[in-house]
Amino acid sequence: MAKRKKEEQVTPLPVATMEDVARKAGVAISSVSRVLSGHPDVSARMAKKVEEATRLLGYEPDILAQSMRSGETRTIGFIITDISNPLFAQVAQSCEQELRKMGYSMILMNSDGDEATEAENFGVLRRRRVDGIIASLISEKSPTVKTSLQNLRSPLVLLDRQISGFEYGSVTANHFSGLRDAVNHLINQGHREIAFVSGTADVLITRERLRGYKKAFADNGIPINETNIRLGAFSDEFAERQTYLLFSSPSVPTAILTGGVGATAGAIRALRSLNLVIGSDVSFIAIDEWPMFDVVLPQLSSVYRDPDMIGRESARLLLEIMRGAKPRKTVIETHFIIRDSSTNKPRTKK
Amino acid sequence: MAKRKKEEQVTPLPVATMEDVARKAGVAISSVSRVLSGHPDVSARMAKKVEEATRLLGYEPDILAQSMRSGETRTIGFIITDISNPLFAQVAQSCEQELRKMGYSMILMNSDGDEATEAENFGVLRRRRVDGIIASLISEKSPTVKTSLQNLRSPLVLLDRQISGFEYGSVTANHFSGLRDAVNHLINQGHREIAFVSGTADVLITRERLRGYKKAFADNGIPINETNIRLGAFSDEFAERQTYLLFSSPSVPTAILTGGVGATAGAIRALRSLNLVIGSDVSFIAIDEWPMFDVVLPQLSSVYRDPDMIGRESARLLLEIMRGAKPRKTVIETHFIIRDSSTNKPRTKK
DNA sequence: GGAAATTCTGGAAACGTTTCTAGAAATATC
DNA sequence: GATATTTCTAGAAACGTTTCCAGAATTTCC
Repeated sequence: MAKRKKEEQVTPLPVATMEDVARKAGVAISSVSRVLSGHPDVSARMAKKVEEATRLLGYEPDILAQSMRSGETRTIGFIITDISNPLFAQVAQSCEQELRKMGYSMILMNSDGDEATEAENFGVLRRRRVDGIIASLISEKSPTVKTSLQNLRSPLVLLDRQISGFEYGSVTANHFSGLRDAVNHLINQGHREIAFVSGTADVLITRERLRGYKKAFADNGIPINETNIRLGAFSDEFAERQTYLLFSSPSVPTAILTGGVGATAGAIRALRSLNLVIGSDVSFIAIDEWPMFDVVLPQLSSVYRDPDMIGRESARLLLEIMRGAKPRKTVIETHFIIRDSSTNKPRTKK
Repeated sequence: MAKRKKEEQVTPLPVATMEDVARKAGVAISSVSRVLSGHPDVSARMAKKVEEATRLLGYEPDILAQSMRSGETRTIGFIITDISNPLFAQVAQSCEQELRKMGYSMILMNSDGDEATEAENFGVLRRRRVDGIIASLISEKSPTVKTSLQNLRSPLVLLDRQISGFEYGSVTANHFSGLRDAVNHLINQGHREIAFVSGTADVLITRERLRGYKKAFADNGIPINETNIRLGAFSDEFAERQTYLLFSSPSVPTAILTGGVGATAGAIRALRSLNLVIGSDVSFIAIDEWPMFDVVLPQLSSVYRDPDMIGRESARLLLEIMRGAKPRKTVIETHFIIRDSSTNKPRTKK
């Protein structure tokens, strides 16, 4: 530490610019540009001179200057409520991977569940002139979101949202069929009082889940007990509270569906605190899985959607629109997967 | 759908530039710039004219052009093996939040565990002239990483890594003390054969864990059975395989420590497949938690580190260095937390 | 071997800012 | 009211590219 040598500390080379290359090669800047961008009007001799100088100086083009001139930043904005939600982390991962393959970089922005922050994020991306945006909006009803989308200056892909008056591509999971199948399964097992705890109805995904839930009841000619439906927030706190209330009330449901990662965790906690055993006292179906989902016991039945596919598709769709294609709506299938948590018959009230 | 009106489709306003504002206000471009950037040499009359024009045209500064001129992009690169690792997702979330507060945007790049990709990511960030980089390197030994760091052009903060010959800030969790405490606890419970499954020793975090592991044995004067140590990869596959091998061998360990989220999941799977019950057949301590960690039963003892603090600290440290401070090494404390999975006495071989 | 066609190259403008310099306008001084 | 001082404003250069245009160099043709 005391004797650290000077040479050990590497100083970065001074940055070479196109002008330096031109000077070194003894040619004009424009010629350098033509060689490097693969323009056809270039002689072999010129190409060699420029490549030599480029190599010697370790020249690298400045993406900023390129963007400035071309108007393309090769940057995509990714707006999300909270990347620490493991499902969205997976979506972001495969999305970034796909974008990177195509030469784009991803700017990640969390909205932290705050509408003002979300609006500000849209603003920053606009001022940064990103080439496109992929977003999971907090709410479709928010007054700020309309303004944000109105002032947008680049193509947009929405995840699991629907909002009228704007042009956008969308990637949506088919939660309708997933929920319908899941509830059908529960009804067939003999369940009638089926709790459904999920996030706000201000977003498409919740409404679709609800629609699936209701469809299954209707198909079976069974009336719905509306008190079993608890829609409000995607947080684990909300789900824990609502589950607790539901299962400590006189008319205890015999099964529960939880919408989203947080809801699932919250519900599990509430049931444990009530000493209700999943898979025997209560049937349980989780909507959405997360990495290491299988380490939870009993193995939870689920309505599954492939996060990698969602990420990949949203990237591809956005690039497609950026190239001039008409925005379209992609639907990702969901799959109801039966595991141990929902194979029990309904248990009568204790 | 057939009758969608034209007016419903909002067309974005044509982008106003500073020149437009200047023209509208009847002043020079430089005056506009001075007003907007809060330069003191501005008369009240001028300020009013410019602000009026700005408002009328809905002018917003172009961050690209600002960066071009100032040399600052207000962009930070975040390089990580894989954001779908829930722990890193949390780190990224709080890091982004902190950077955003200070007016910076975060470019997220996954290396996908591939050294060539990692090098390319560094290259992209360099060409994008990011103001700083936060990175979790795949390996300290990789030949490509030296080149990447050598060619760096901006301050760097490394997460849980140590590499000589370069200037960088670092945020490191004190895994040494965490592991030492955990192993001490196991030894006090009577364990002697303690498996340790974790990622490659090519990174500081693994070496520190190992050091803590060995220290506890040394402090207790107990020899180490080296076959219990399985270091190789952070993947769940690696951990599952190694755990399986360890616990199906003649000399079965009585406890296991798993380094990282993937390792924990893999080990749980292997133990289940061998019908070994965690918390009775085998004591279990997980290193690192993930969101919803508590829904796993039995509740797992853990060596915990606060991912939010790691993210926040790395952002702050980087900004500090960018402002000219000398790079320093921050250490985040870890906490050994006792839960149900490690309170049993060692069970003799069946 | 000279004119016409073709191929290649250099200069300059442009992208949208910030900042430097010089000079104009306003105010103060006598 | 003319000069000295201060305050404010306009113009231009610069950041690092790409691309248009014109002209130079080369080749083709008779």
